[in-house]
Amino acid sequence: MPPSTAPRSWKEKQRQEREALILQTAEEVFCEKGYHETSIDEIAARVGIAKGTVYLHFPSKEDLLVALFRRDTEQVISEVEAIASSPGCSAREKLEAILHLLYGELFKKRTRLFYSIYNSPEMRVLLEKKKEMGDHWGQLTHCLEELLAEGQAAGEFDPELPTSVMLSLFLNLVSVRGYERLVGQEGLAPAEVARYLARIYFKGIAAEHKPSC
Amino acid sequence: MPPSTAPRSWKEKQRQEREALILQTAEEVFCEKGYHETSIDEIAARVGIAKGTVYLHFPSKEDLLVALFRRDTEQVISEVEAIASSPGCSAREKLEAILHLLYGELFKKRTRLFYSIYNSPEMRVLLEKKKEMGDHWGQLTHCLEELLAEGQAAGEFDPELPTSVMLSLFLNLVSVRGYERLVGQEGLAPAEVARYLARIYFKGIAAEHKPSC
Amino acid sequence: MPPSTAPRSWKEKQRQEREALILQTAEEVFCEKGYHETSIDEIAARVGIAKGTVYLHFPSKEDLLVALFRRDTEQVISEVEAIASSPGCSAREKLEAILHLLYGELFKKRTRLFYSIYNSPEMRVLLEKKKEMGDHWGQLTHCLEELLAEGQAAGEFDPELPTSVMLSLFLNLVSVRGYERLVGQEGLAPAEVARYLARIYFKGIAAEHKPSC
Amino acid sequence: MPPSTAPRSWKEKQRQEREALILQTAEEVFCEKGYHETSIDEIAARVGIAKGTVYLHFPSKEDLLVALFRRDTEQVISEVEAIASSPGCSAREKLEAILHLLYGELFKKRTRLFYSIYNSPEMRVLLEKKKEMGDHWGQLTHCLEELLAEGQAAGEFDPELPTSVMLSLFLNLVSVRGYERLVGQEGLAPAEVARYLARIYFKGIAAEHKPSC
DNA sequence: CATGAATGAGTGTTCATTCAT
DNA sequence: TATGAATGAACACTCATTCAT
Repeated sequence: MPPSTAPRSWKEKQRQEREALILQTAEEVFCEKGYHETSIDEIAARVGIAKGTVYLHFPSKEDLLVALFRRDTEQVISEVEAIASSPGCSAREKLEAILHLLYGELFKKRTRLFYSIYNSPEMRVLLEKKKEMGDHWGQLTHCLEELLAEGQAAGEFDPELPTSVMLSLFLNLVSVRGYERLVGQEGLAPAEVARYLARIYFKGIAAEHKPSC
Repeated sequence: MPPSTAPRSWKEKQRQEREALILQTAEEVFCEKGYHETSIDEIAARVGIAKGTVYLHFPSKEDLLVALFRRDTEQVISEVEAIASSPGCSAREKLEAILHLLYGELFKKRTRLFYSIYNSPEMRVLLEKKKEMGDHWGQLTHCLEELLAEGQAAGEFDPELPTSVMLSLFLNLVSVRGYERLVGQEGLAPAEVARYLARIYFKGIAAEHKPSC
Repeated sequence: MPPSTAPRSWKEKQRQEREALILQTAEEVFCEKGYHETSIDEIAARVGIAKGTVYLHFPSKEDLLVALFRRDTEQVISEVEAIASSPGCSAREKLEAILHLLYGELFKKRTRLFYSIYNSPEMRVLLEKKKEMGDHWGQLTHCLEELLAEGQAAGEFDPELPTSVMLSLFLNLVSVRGYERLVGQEGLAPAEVARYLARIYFKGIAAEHKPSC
Repeated sequence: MPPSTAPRSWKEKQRQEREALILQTAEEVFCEKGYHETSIDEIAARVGIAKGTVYLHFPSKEDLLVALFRRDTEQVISEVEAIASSPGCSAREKLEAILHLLYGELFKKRTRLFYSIYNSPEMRVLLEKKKEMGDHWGQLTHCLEELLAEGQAAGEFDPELPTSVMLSLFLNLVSVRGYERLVGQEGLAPAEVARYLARIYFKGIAAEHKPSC
């Protein structure tokens, strides 16, 4: 019975749970209404806490967004890197797995805001202040770029295509708009959509004359 | 000599020119700073008119955005429809022309905000209030969808791919993020990027054994 | 009938009157409640305008205080310098006139806040941000110091006393606390108090054995 | 061996020491930053206790200030009264001793805030709520006033001067502003300044033709 | 008793919108 | 019609105070 660690860890646990709850709620409201249309008051109200409590966890609304971005990016990056470093798979297989990851269950939950951020000039302004966010994102794109280059080197992908173009298009395979249209309105399954997109994309970037033949 | 129409039409012309100028300026500022970070004051100042004058043309900031959206959509739609109805071209050729249109010069000027709008939850909220905007956009997508279906029917495109998926990806070929990265940072020419994207896309959606062999 | 200058000057006049009114009111409330206990809301309410209107004239609460300080300091300085440069008077006569000025009618109106500012650590913090304010004050003290030195040189004042000590005490002859006690509570006339203070002060700093005798 | 009083008195001692420490610290911070710019958090942090603990000793921030005021006033009053009742000294000698007391070491530590309080409207508002404080101060001024009257009666001081004016000026000999300027910036020794001030003051209020004549 | 997380009223500031001139 | 001063609702953020642990 450690009298000092137990309470501390309990308090700490409480604290972290609350922080996660704030983040989760903030993400929901940000996604629903957008960053500027969301007030700290509303986030607090939805969590069921007082406004001031939010500020015990995040020093400003902006930092709340940054924390959210970090949480999601780290989550995604670690999963993506796990896939990227899995042995015995071709670059294409890895990228396809990543696409499914991004488009699949995860998407619904964590990447909506995340994608919106980079597409919106609203956010660019904010992001320029917080260099770290750009760095995180850079980590992800760097990882993808290497896979693409690897695939080109291995003769899987068309070597004439600039890697940056392939990367850009790969990132655009996933989009909030597309998701909502295809999954939300048309009723397609995320995995199905991902499969189609992969099919088009990888066929599109495939090397001209596959090895033999 | 209609003493009332002549001056009225001159006044009217002045009025329309001013309105166009406001729209143009608003678009620039919105693109630079985002909708919420832009104040009516700044738009008016850049145009060189008083804040109140903006309200003589647009009843609210929101309506200014809607008008902007309409202007751009109509512009794009008319150009796209012109291409779509040009005779003697295959669906692929038409779509490729449209892609170049979207990615080319036009993009820099008119479609930045426009694309951001649909990717950002910030804007979705605003736009849901104005049903008409969805209609405009629907007109465009419908037009593209028909071209894609036409291509499938003609055996140009893989008939197994859902048209909606092809459409979604086609729309995603163009993105602000991608444009900035490839054209702005990497220094590629817009037309070059568009060519690469078209190459990947159309190869990706091509029918399996085209000619018959 | 100048159609362009008249309206401008009228507007401008309105504006300046309003600004003066805000300053006046702010001074009253600051004096009554102190800087921190005063809200912009209250100032606006007392003036009878909306809160936002205050911000059309002063960019922040702090700047409102600075403007107030400037207004009063400039007023005082110009009057003090007028006295200091009046010909044919001894240093003592000039300083005595200044003392009467500070203690007299002016005091009631303009210098209350002003004196409080320098005595309060609350304000020191603010003042450090706005160097200009210190400069203004320095102008005043410099002027007084010269008069004191002049008096010493002329054999009017005890040359053994450090000028800085004489200056410091001269400034302390006037005090909010003293004013309130003597004039407010005891019912003495300001001019009478000033006369007594001058009598004590100038006798206290007088040169030991005046010339002859 | 009273098992309840002994630990209680020990606890009580602890408690009082802590209370004194809080007061001391509060005074320092109040002097540095001013009352409003100081947060309970900072005081607690400097003492090394939790914020809530401060509230076990003082029911509010305001009461903390009042307690501080009381502590300092009582301290000063007791010392001043000790001087005032010391036998065999003239009124002037006593007042001179008091002046040195106020200006000397003590000043640096205990009277800064104390003087600011009466000069600042910020504080007047607060202190008017606590009548007792005025009483304390009244005790001190009463004591000084008696010494001045005593000196007048003894023929030391000019009998034509209103005692209240002499009192007011005596209180103003000491000032935060003056102290900082003369001791802090000019580098004069506090005792030296006090000597100069005494010299001026007592010469200024001296009876016309003292001993002989 | 001591703690410090939680509270929520209060405040400075912004800015879309209105309207008298 | 064009103006821009005036408005006031909205919001981020602070901090004295409370209270469950």
